[in-house]
Amino acid sequence: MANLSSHIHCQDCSMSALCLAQPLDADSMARLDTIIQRHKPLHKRDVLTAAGAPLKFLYAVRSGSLKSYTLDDNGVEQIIDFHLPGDLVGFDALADGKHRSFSQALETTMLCEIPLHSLDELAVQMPALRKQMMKLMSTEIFASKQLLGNLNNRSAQQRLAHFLLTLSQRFADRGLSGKSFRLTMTRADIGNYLGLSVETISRILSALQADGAIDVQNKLVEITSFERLRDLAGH
Amino acid sequence: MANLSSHIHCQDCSMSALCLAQPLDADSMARLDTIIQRHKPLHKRDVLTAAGAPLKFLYAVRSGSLKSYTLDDNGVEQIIDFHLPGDLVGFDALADGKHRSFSQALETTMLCEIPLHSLDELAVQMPALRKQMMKLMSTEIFASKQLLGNLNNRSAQQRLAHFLLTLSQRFADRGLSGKSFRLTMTRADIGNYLGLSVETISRILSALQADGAIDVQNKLVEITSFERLRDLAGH
DNA sequence: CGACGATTTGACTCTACTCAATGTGTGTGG
DNA sequence: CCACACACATTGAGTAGAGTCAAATCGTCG
Repeated sequence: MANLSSHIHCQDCSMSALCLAQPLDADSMARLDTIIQRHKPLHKRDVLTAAGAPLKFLYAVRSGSLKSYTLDDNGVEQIIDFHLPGDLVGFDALADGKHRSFSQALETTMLCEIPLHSLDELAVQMPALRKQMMKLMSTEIFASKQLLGNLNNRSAQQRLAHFLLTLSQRFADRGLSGKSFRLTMTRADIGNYLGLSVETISRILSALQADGAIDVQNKLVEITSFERLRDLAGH
Repeated sequence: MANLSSHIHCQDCSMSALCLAQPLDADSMARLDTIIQRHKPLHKRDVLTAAGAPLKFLYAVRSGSLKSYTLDDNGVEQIIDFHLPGDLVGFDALADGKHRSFSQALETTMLCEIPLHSLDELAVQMPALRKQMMKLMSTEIFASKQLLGNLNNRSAQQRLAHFLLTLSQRFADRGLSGKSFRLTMTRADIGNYLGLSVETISRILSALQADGAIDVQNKLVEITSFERLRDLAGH
């Protein structure tokens, strides 16, 4: 249930600003909180959703991170998204009630679990919640189309610079450091996502460092010059 | 108003199967129809929406086609979508009530205009309509993420073959011929969308024809072997 | 009929891929 | 706690596919 003492409530959650709860007043937020359940922590490589499985819950990432991916006809993984704290996982599944993608934890990850039928009931009564769901979906639509355009006509360096800036911005939006953060995904994951080879990712991270835009220590990235990085991203 | 004699009603519209009206019973559809207005026909190159402009309507394409695009910092066009009959235009704008992209007619195009505030009111009363909106948005989210993956790691030939197959499928879904259709966009548009140069598009169309997969006559495409085309698309 | 935009084709270049070898970190079992 | 194994990452060399630049042809709309 929602009220175990170990459960963090929406009211106290640092991610509520980006989550469904964002526009809700105290009373509404309390009602949303009652339907939200905590989910036991995922460990690295644990699979949260599998393509084809019925959609019962939306998940909100409280801490940690996940990747979403599909498997093509040849069983090859194609990463379509990374999820950070505050993100909702499962919107692409609302269409037909089945998950369309797999999602897997990249590290130890804590989630809130939102039963879909209860959410739907609440949404009827709370226009602000309905609006927020629309808004989050709409944002996601635009973001992925934008990404599509941004990646399509850009060089490897521009893509990776853009990726780092986007990550940085997302961390900053979440109240975390946008200047220095950990890449919880592997170089191969990044390459898969950006349509580049592992070697290219590695080479370009080195090049960006040589250029004085970033500082890389394995998984740790520090952006030493946003200006330089933005230049290289072509924006 | 909705009831001008020249207005085609949802009840009679051949596109209703893909539109908002899809899951509605006769009574609900009639109510939806009352809020929908026709829009005067767009001519080729007419701009329907401009990025930054307030979102007042969703549009449903009744006939013709449009492209959606953003302009980057350098004023360069980046096409993010093509809209065919039955498609809704404007979902990416729901987030903040402003259009995020431009959309321009590729040929003479007829539209239904759906006032947003009325739609919102109706959605409160009609769960099926609400569900359908969610479903359409969810489908769009998945489609663009899928596209992203499909384009990212694929050769020019695979991209173009995939593009043609997707178009074909969309025409077929709309009760039009999936075997033979007109490309209403220019080669440059296709290239922009797929992240390829005009020359590459041209060369590959020729190559696909030489391969016996398609037959191209300027804007007219006939798929002569779906099997071959699917092979070349890598699916 | 003429002009302009769109498309096709050719020659050359360059970016990012593949293949290959080596270095680094992590985590597991003894 | 240490050592080994395996996954992850880096770097180098050579290659191929798509881009750019250039020129010719085709189509369409005044």
